[in-house]
Amino acid sequence: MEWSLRTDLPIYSQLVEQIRLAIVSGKLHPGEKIASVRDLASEAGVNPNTMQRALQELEREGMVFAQRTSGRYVTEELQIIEKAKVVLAEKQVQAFLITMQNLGYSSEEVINLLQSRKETKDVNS
Amino acid sequence: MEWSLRTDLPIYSQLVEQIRLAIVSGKLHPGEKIASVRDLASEAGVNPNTMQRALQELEREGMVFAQRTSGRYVTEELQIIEKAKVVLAEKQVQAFLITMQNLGYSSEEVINLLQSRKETKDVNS
Amino acid sequence: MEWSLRTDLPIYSQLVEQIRLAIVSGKLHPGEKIASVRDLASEAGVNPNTMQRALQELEREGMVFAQRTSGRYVTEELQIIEKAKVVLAEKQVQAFLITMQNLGYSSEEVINLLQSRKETKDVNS
Amino acid sequence: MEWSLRTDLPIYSQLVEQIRLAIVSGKLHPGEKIASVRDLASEAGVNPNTMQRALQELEREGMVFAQRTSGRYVTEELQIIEKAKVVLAEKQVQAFLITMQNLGYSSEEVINLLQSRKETKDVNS
DNA sequence: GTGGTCTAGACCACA
DNA sequence: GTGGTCTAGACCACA
Repeated sequence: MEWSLRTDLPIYSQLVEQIRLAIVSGKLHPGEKIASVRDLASEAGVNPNTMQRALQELEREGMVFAQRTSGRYVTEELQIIEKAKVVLAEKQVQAFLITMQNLGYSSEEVINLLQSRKETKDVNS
Repeated sequence: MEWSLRTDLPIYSQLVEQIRLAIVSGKLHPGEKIASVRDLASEAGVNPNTMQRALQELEREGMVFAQRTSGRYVTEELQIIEKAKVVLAEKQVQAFLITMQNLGYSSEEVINLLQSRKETKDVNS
Repeated sequence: MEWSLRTDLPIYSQLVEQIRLAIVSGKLHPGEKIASVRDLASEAGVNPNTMQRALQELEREGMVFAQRTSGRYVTEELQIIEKAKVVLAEKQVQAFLITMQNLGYSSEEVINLLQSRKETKDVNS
Repeated sequence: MEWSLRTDLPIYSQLVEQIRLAIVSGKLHPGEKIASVRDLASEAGVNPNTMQRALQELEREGMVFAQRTSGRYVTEELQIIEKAKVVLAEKQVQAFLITMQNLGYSSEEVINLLQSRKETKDVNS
């Protein structure tokens, strides 16, 4: 996995977000084994405790589950993943619209922009 | 200004990006004086050399200009700011669509999502 | 508060249990301010991080809430406390019956025991 | 044997209590040989002197007896065990009722709770 | 002072 | 080796 950490949010919550994204976008598959806490932590360049906290939060959400000695796995309950996907998409839309409004674009202008962009692409393809 | 630095991109280019966004979104006004390199650097928690480099890049773009003795100022040429805004918006749209596609949403679905969201909001307001 | 820690369960979960009991049994009142993490930790003889973890769990349950700089408080939502009370009572009953069964008493015998005990007391009072 | 020690009571008396419980609940059988003081102490994570003191107390009660060279054994006098069982059960009931009263349940409510619980179980089985 | 976050490092049970 | 727990100690923002 590739990790990107920012300075303005708690690390553990960014880890949660990124692992969740990996699951929701299918980079980690349902039932797939996840690397060990220690490995993930060294990969992301954070303390194992911080990674542990992120994974426990994901467990609480039902996105992953731990098996005592063998490691952690992505959930196999697809409806949990699907629901997380919808929530995440909603958040992305929200954040995008706020950014665009800061740039001076109304919702309507944003939609027009996407629409015209799509049409250009449709014609070209 | 609030700064948010990520681990996966060169710092100086992120500084450029964020100052540009501040100008384009109107948080820094045309003709407004910009804080000193030293102050900006300490605020952002980066090396003054890195901040210096970012400001020089912005000067090259015409977004800011330096006056020998009194410091740096946001450009007063509105068409430069306007053009940067369009470029930035385009980048945001691009990034947003890629993220949404990773979540499994086609351009059309994204547009529909925005559309229905807007309508809900219109009705409520 | 008086703390009693056992060797056979994680400390943090015992802390959760004991604070919950204090709230549910009315030793800590709705809306009452709770001692600081550091004070509670030193009182209980545990590391502040362990106490912090317990309090965050209680926050997640809605039993307490934190106010950024002023401290933590017992929830004022009585129905949360009431519900926790029912759950706790149920657990106590469960544990009690198991203990008694280990001593060879059936549910019926336990009830008879309590019944006759109550009658004796009623007569004496 | 599994040991659980608390911080708020003398260790030796907790050891007495737990060994007595093991005998009374049949986990240790009449006439059965008991592990050595040294082994029991290391298992429970206590000082051998403390375990020794616990076993001497149990000897005084007649729950166990020592044979010069071969070690200690659980008593074979069943009436001693039976009597200890009654005393222990009485203590459990007492403690349970106090806990429940702290939760706001009267003796009568407790009995009703157990009664309804039993009926539910009877119906389901 | 307060809650919150993070790191470093240790120890544990489980299989 | 794996997840889980705990401690010691540091630093941060907030007011």
